[in-house]
Amino acid sequence: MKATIRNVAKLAGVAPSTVSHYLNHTAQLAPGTAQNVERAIAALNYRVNLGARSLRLKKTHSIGLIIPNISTPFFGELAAMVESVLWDRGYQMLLSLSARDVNREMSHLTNFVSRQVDGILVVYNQEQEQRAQNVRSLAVPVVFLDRVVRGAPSVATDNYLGGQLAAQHLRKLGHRQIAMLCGQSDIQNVIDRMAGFNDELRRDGVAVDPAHVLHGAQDLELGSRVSELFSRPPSPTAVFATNDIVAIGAWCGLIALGKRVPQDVSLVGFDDVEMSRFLVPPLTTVAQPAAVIGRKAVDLLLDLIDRKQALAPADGNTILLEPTLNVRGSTGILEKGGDPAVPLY
Amino acid sequence: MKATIRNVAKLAGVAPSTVSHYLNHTAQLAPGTAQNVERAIAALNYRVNLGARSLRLKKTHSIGLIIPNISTPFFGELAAMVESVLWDRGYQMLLSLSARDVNREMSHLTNFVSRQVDGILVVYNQEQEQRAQNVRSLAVPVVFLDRVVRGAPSVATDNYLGGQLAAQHLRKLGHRQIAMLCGQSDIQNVIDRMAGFNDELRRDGVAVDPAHVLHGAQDLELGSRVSELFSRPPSPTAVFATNDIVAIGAWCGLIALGKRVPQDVSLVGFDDVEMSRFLVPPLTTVAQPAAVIGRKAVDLLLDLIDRKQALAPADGNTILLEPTLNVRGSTGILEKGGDPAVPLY
DNA sequence: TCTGGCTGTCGGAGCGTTATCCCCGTGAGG
DNA sequence: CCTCACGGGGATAACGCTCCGACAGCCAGA
Repeated sequence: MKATIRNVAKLAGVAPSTVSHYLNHTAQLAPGTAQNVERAIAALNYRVNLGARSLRLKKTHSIGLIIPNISTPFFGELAAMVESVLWDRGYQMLLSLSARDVNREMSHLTNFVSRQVDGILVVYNQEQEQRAQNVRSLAVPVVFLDRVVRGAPSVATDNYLGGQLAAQHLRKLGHRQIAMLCGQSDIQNVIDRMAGFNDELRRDGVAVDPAHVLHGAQDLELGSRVSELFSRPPSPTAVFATNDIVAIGAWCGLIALGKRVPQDVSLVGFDDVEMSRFLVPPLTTVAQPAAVIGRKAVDLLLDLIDRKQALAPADGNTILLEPTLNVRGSTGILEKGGDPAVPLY
Repeated sequence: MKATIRNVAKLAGVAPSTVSHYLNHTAQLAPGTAQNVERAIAALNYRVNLGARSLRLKKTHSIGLIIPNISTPFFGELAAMVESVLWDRGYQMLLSLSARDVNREMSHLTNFVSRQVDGILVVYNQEQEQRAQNVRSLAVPVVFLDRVVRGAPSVATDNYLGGQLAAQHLRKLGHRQIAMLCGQSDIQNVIDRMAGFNDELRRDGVAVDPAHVLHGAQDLELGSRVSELFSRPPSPTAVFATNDIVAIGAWCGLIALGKRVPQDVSLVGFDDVEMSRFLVPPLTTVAQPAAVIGRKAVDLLLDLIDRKQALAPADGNTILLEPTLNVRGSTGILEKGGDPAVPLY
């Protein structure tokens, strides 16, 4: 006998609606009746069919998450927190990876809509202009992660501020010859980090030599190219990587070059992935609160869902979280070759 | 007007079943009719409700994946491959994290069943005895990942062989004082790696000094405790870590101690995470083919689903994949202090 | 004793699909 | 001119669940 609510009812000698009431605590049953229902449920090993329930209730208790990939620690941490918070609040996470492919992303989006998810969280790659537009036509609440989208709910790090923090720190240590390793510098986030960094340096009259700027993917390989920076003088005394993975790659590259960190070269990363703390010396890095972003985004999304005000683009819907600078051992006071006029910190 | 198949039909002046036929290519429509339907679909921005379809078809085209966490690179890679293959074959991945908590795991399992997933992939933490039993009662095809479960379909690495490979390599290089860093040594996988390693050494008459064995979690912290191994002689000349993260931690720890890799100490890891290649020197490690595991597991599961032979515990259902040893720079020939009687490789 | 409200339970409609069966019209073949 | 096959399209019954309204039976208060 198949485990449906109707069969449970039959076995317990009651109506299906009574079983439903029992399951949902939506009515008080007489003790005897309740026992019969319990027994029938156990006998059939019955579990409610959430698909059918969803169809009736127009609510699936599922949320779609789209991220570019899962191996970048930042996204991994984000996804983990999203899953955890969703589960605590009774939702299932559907995970899809976009691989930074806009078409794939769009397919996932419409697929989610077809699956009747209650809401969508997305780290979007679409061009700025089209974002809000495309998504509004989905008629499902959407919250953007790790991206700022005007007129749409989004939760992100203040990357510009993060860049500023890194710059302030290096300047205070007396560095003037500073290099940048820019991973994925076509992405707005990275652009903001670079802008914050450059603007802050410029405020002190320091400019980054264009020859000291390397572009590439957000991977260890870009970092290992740090050697190129030392091929001809003046060599940089500090390196800012827009991403911890790149910074770790740079760290490996510097060691391979025989450079000491931080005596010869100071190194600052961005993200604060777990491994940063375990380098020797540990990496100074701008901490991006992935877990907080995940938590806040879920809170915001579930809020929108509950209040059905999903598509109202209230300005308060954009949450910008402040990164913090975690100063560790990879940065130090400039020892020699620095401008003597600059007071050391 | 709400975007349902009925409304589309009304707008196109046909019956709902005709629209259904159109959508599923299950019947040929007259060109004019087809156009009308197309137009109506576009006008209403209609997308089929997969929930309703699933209810009718008893097939959700969704698969549940349960892994302990997402930040361990191995699991991340696994999940990424699973998502990718599933998506290619028209399935959606539901991801849940167990945090190695058996209860949480069981909840996720029953939740998946309630959601009518077509199949489940799980990296299981349940005790060996209960595994097959518990899961069989779910009445849904289940494939175990990264674990060998007797009498149930599973896809895993041959961890014992992996341990052997590491041992063979170190022996050939002449090492006799060998330490082990055992992350999460209560897990069968790790037990197998240690067993393979020890057995292979013993075959050559070498035994690991119990004082040279450290246990802990699978994290960088355990690795950094490598310093404890050098507190009193004899010091090990080689270290085997049952996991790359631990190995990387050990690498950091060794550098902090002033030990050179591989001149003073050789180091072997397990997993071959991306970062291994970027250490200086790069890490010799046993590669566990996470991507292959993911792909094979999905293939196996979808196969079971299609053939409805899900619960037949055919022995051929266990797939054991061979790991490979990637020899890189972190291991070298024993230079001094080794047993001179041993021919160097 | 009658009324009215409360408690426990039931029947049925409907959520949005699709599969099955049926029907109508057309054109070819006898 | 009749038959029959076939192609295009419709009506209907589920799929498993929940909500709504209804209806007995019961007890308290008048």
